[in-house]
Amino acid sequence: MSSPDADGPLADQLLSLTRRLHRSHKHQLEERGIGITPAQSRLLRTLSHHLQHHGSPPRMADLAERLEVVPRAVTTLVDALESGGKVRRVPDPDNRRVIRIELTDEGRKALSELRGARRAAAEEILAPLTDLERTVLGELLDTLMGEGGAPPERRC
Amino acid sequence: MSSPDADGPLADQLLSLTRRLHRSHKHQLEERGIGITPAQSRLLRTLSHHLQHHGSPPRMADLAERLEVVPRAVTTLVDALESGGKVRRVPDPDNRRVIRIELTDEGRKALSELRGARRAAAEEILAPLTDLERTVLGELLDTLMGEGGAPPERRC
DNA sequence: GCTCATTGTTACCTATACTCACAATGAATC
DNA sequence: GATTCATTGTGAGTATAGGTAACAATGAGC
Repeated sequence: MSSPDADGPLADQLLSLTRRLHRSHKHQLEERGIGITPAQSRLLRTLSHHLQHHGSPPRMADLAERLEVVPRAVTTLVDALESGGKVRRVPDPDNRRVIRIELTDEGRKALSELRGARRAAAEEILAPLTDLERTVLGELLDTLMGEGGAPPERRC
Repeated sequence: MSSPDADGPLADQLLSLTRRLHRSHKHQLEERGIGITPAQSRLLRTLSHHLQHHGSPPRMADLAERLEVVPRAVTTLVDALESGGKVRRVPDPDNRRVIRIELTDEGRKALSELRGARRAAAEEILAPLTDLERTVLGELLDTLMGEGGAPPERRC
């Protein structure tokens, strides 16, 4: 809460940069014929991440929290992925309100193709940076994201 | 083109961070009763920036290039800003195809209110960083943005 | 049993940005 | 001067990503 006046421009650059990253990601996904959108890609990666850390498949609500979106937004994404066969909705036997999201074989295949697309997009955007600079950037982002941020509920 | 495999996660963090920034910016604009959206805010700042560097008001095409969007996207934004009285379309006497975008008094007022909102959003997001870290981050982003990136036209 | 919180979804709305087609204009060439 | 081609902005339509509000089904506490 002290830096002079550079925060605004800094924020602008962040937004512009991410706009490029998003566009590049989208084009990579299209060019490689992977039939999913960037947001679906993010959901798939989140899903995979969850499976690695907890053994069990996540609930819709878990995904929403992790993605920092409202649960309703997850429904749409899972709808699309499920109709593409990448993911499967499985009712939870212990609590009939919850739905667990499982990764299908096709989903696993998509994930590996998708990683290439994401890396290519990242590489395209980060090209100007050396390894050291990338490391530094990574640490700064860790610091920024670590705080837990503000999940959907606002304090006002 | 060398770092091991950290580019993907790094890109993810960038995207998540910017998502937060965008949300915060939007809420700030709403809470302060400024009647514009983030994209309109960006256009206004771009407009102001252009005026400071070239004396004359920019053409639609100038704004599109600067914002890295297709010209059609600018039309929608200017429509909204013009209907809100923040901006004025003025035909160029030298070339009757072009339209110059001028800032109105109301637009100038919006700009100053808007800067507060943007700074607050940036501050909220960047809070975990020290001044030094912000400087470093700023330099890294300068490097990344400097390259000129890939304006809309793709090379494929 | 009755009330209340949780969970996901249906229905709808907004913001942003894209493509395609087009009309108006300017520039260049014959 | 007429023809052809490039530039400039916009109408029409689409897609993606997200949000709110209302609701039905379920679980939990009293």
